[in-house]
Amino acid sequence: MQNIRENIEGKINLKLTGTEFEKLSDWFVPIKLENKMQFVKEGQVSRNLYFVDSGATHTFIIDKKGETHTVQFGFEGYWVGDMYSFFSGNAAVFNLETLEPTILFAMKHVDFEKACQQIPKFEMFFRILVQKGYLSSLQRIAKSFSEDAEQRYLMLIKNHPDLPQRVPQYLVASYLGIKPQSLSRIRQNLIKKK
Amino acid sequence: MQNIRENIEGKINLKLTGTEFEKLSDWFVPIKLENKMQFVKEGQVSRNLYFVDSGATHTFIIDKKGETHTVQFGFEGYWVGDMYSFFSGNAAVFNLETLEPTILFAMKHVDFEKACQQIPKFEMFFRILVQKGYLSSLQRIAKSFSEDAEQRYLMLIKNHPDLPQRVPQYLVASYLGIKPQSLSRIRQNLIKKK
DNA sequence: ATACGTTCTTAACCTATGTGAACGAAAAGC
DNA sequence: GCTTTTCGTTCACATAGGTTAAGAACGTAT
Repeated sequence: MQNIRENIEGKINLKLTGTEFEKLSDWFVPIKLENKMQFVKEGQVSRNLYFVDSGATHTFIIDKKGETHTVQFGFEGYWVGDMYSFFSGNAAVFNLETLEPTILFAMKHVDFEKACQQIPKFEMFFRILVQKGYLSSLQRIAKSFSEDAEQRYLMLIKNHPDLPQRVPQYLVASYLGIKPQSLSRIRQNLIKKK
Repeated sequence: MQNIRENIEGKINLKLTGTEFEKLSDWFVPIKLENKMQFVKEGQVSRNLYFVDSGATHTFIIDKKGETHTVQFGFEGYWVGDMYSFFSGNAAVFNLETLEPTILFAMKHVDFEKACQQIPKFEMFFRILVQKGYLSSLQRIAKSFSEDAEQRYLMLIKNHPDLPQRVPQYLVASYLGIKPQSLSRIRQNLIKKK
């Protein structure tokens, strides 16, 4: 829970009082998951919000051809889940799965509503979180059109140097929007260039 | 202003009271713009939120090679602006420009804060708006990886049948992430297929 | 140790889109 | 009206990434 506290305080640049933190603690339930456990399924309602305390997750869709496309990875300190299902109560659009043994903290939507009402700082925090996520996804669209896969790969490992060690290469490829073979070729080219 | 009222009420499935609507009216300022007027510039702060009352806009970035990439179009009933700059007060990341003579309603950030505090329905409305935008941008990323430009084009004009009449083709191409020549070729192929 | 499945690599070939250039048509300016 | 840009089309060629297939490397279970 300490990680959540620091995460929230860091984003809003304000400290939570002891009372506020105690309340929040009641609404977060720890969940321990093994590797490769799916905890949100497309088509099923998931009214939970998750905080990744340790481990790693990915959010993905499966297209008509049966191919997986990674929408985002989630590591320690990330907030993940299917926001659409969480807020609307409709079926989820995305799948979420662990990539390592992972500890999550889950918050139910009803408790989220309480948290927003009783702790304005939490609502503020969450608004900022969604806005940042929105912005970064818009920028990702723009980048995916103006940069080739090699540049996107270099940028990705620059921002997440530990990613290649933690995530299988075919998932990195699915995040970049290319096939595993192509990523392998790109990596080969990069070695030759040096 | 009637358009704004209907837009808000439609999204939250609740009616605004007369008092609520009067307050909101005070915070929205109409702006009349000619064609090709830029009203948000990358690098400059823009603490405004805009409602497109009539006309059309596009949100775009210009990459290192000097090429334009359309992030979204905005028609009647759309809410546009650089959300990042609006909320954070930092420099805008995007550019916004009219594609037709356009009437906007602008709301300043300070008034937005008042509106959220005084009219909970407005805050609710806006939260839903941002969440839906976020979701659809995530789905757009996934689609851009699983579908080719022809399919994306067909889907786009299916959702916006009037788009080809209102928007120059090179901007449609910049939205699809391809060059104008490629869109021209794709359109030619579609005609031949029939 | 062996066998099996999974991931990664390599290579030959294919396809969608990019590039550059030329041309005509439409729009904008004078 | 004419001239000048801007926009859309077409073509020949270039290239990034997809496809298919084979094998190597690695981990895990037996």
